[in-house]
Amino acid sequence: MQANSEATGEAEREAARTGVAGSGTRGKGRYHHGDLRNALIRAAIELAAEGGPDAVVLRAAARKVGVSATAAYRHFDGQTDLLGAVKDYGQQRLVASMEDCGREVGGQGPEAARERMMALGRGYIRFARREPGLYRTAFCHKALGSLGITAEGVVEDRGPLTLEARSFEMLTDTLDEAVAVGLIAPERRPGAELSAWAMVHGAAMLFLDGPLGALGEEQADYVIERVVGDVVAGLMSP
Amino acid sequence: MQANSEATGEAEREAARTGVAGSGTRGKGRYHHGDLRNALIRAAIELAAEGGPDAVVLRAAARKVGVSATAAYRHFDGQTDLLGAVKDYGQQRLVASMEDCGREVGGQGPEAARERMMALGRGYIRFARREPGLYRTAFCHKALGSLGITAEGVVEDRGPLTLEARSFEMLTDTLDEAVAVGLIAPERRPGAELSAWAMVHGAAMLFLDGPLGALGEEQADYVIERVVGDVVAGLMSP
DNA sequence: CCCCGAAGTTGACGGCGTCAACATGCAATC
DNA sequence: GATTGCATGTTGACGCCGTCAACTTCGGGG
Repeated sequence: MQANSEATGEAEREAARTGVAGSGTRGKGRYHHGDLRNALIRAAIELAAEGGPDAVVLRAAARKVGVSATAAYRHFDGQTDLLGAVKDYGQQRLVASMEDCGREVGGQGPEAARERMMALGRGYIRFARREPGLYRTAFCHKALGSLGITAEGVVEDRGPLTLEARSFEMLTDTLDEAVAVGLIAPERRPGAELSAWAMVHGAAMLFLDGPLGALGEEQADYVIERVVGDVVAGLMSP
Repeated sequence: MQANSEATGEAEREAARTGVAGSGTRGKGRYHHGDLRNALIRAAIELAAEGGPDAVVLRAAARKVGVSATAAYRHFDGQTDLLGAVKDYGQQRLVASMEDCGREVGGQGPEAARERMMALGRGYIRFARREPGLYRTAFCHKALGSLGITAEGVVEDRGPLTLEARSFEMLTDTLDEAVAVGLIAPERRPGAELSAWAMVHGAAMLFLDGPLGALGEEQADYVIERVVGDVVAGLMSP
């Protein structure tokens, strides 16, 4: 595996040398990589996917790319910053998974709205199950994401919209629709996203760390339906 | 702070020397501590309480106690094992918090059962809010607890009952009561603990890492009532 | 009384994040 | 087209971490 790592590094470096790298600019020389930032992020994503946030080791990522450890400091503030980039990627993938599941259900009316809520939860939990390392990294509390928040105030904002907010927004939109269509009583609307979010996030944790980890795809889907169904039922109740 | 650490270490060691330590045996000599295992656990608990599972650093715990780092290996398999001990402690405290809140509500009948479920959720989330470091450590997925589970089979079982199971048991008991008393329909019972557990765990995470972190005690309590109320409502629905 | 094994120590190794000082080479300037 | 400047990488070092091997100390059972 060490050999494997090194091989990957050499391959990456060779790609840079010959200018074959997908998103490399024109780097044919061997000293300058050409697209080191993205290469490091890709390597870090692999590490995170395999071992979660704790596996995102700066030196390991540099090794994978075939570059010295300190080279990373030209593109990141440090390990935390690199981890933050992976976090952003994970949240992006989570949003994509939710969108994939949400797209499958069309139509309008109460039943469609209910189905859309179920689909969102399904997409969320499925991503957590399929990419546990990335999911954990996406919700790693160290590691500032694109929106860095410290004790007081925003530190930096790299993207047009916080990714964390993006998935949350999908949820609020669907809840709004559920109210508009008469599925959820308006007086039950405020705070509803908290319950829904807590439920899916908690369920995901039960799958990753808790007693649900050993379940197969089929049983897992049943549990997901049950859990998401419960929270929807709770929101619908008088 | 380094000086502080050292001072604490010296104090601890002095206590051992003079035999004043609370649970120390008869260790008046300076070479043998007398109760190092528990002293290390206490130190590690402090670290966890202040900085979460990542702060449980073996060398730091040893330093606090005033002992060489490798001394810990006479009492623990390694850092993971020490972390596991803290994890057990955290789960114990969680159970205590749930019991405290649960004890406050007496009586029988549907309303009492509902109140008891609410109380359990309150105790859970309150503990997470009051002791975020310990809570995170209690649910840290690395760190084998008293019941160590690896790929296949149980590794060791130090306690009479898994602590993780203990808090889970409180929940199932309360749900059983809710069914017996007619609050929850029997056909809705199987799997209900999953929804309840997921909801409180997810809510706790929203408080610790998510957008609910900045809330004051009063607003937090409101959110807790809302969230726990939603899951109970979901379980009660036809 | 002795001595043996449990409990702690020192020293070392490799890996980590990070900093300072140095090397390289692309690109804009004259 | 040669010169030079600055972004980009490299080497070496520091202090921290977890862990192992070998040595030292001590207290209780023959």
